[in-house]
Amino acid sequence: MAYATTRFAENGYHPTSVAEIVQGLGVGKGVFYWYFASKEELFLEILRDAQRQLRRRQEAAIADEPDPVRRIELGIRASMAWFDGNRAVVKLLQFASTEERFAPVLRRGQDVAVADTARHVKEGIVEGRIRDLDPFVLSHAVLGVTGHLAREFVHERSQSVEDVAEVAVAFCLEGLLGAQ
Amino acid sequence: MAYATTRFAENGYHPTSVAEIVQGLGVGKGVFYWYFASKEELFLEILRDAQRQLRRRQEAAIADEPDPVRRIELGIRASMAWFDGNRAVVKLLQFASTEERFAPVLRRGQDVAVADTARHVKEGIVEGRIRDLDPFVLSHAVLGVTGHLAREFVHERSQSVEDVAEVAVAFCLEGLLGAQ
DNA sequence: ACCGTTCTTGACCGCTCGGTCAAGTTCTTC
DNA sequence: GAAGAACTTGACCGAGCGGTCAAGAACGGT
Repeated sequence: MAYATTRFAENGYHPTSVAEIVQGLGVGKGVFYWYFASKEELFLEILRDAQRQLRRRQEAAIADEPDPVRRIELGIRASMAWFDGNRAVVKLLQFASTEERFAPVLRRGQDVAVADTARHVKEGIVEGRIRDLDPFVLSHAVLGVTGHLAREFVHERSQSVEDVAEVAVAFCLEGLLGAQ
Repeated sequence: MAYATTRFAENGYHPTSVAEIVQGLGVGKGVFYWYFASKEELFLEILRDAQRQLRRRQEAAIADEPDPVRRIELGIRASMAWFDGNRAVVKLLQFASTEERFAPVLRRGQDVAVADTARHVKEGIVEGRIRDLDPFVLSHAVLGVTGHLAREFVHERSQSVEDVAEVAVAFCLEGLLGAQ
């Protein structure tokens, strides 16, 4: 499954054939169809696995931090770190969102992640520390920044995760203009 | 080309065959290969066209606004409006970034857009109105927010472009915490 | 009226794909 | 050590792909 993930990420899902995967693994085609119902099912499995991993990582990072704003920050940093260590999977997640067939699975996972962040945002609003805008839109904004910066600077330009995470946190919390 | 764009967006690039496109258009296959060298070339043409369109729209919106911060805001609103009117193309741009073959074309267009935004950000920093962080990272952050919110709320949830643009601008300029 | 260029057709080609399956091998259990 | 379950193989299949091309229609200049 790890090998298939890298092949899919390098070549694209459709251009990568089952034959190519099993050949690279040095096994017969039959063994593939013994463990997976189809090529599509394998891909869905990879997707679900990735979402579980990311979620666990985020939860572990946030642990029992009481400050909601700090929880958001820790979530951003944890996501960025996971994106850094799973470049191939990130590419697959991005591709999956462009195919009608895979979008539903993706959507479910994303909704969970957003709901988590939105909870912290709501708390922040109640405490009067976050401006009173739609928490779901704000959560998605945070998600958008984190994902895009990770892809652009950590993956494409190999910049340090910590540096990029630092700017991402600064941008999400205080925007371009800064707060003082 | 418009028809091919919607087919690619609905079905995905690879699953959509040339036969399907020409049949939907009610023409023979030969006429396709008279105007385009290959399926790939058609796709690249769509990509380049989209980037040109978006750029023109942004430039028109910014026109000769003197305030750099306001230029950024106008750029966000213009992008959001274009994303709203070109859902299919947006999906294609997103797909293209996951295929090694199309990434270079995309990259060039994005770099131009980012360089534009970065210019305004730099001006803002010089004027002391934008915090002193890497202008390129900040520009990408803005781009990430705008794209993600457009896809999520304008495309998927059919919310009003103006409302989403409003929050996007607020988030980009002042972040979650707000500045006062 | 004629001819060369431009444009259009769809049957056709070679190839590769996802998936099947009869056959064989290895592991587990008693 | 026999028997059956679990696993593995790769040749094979029908389907569909991107792309070609001989044939001809439409058009424009003279």
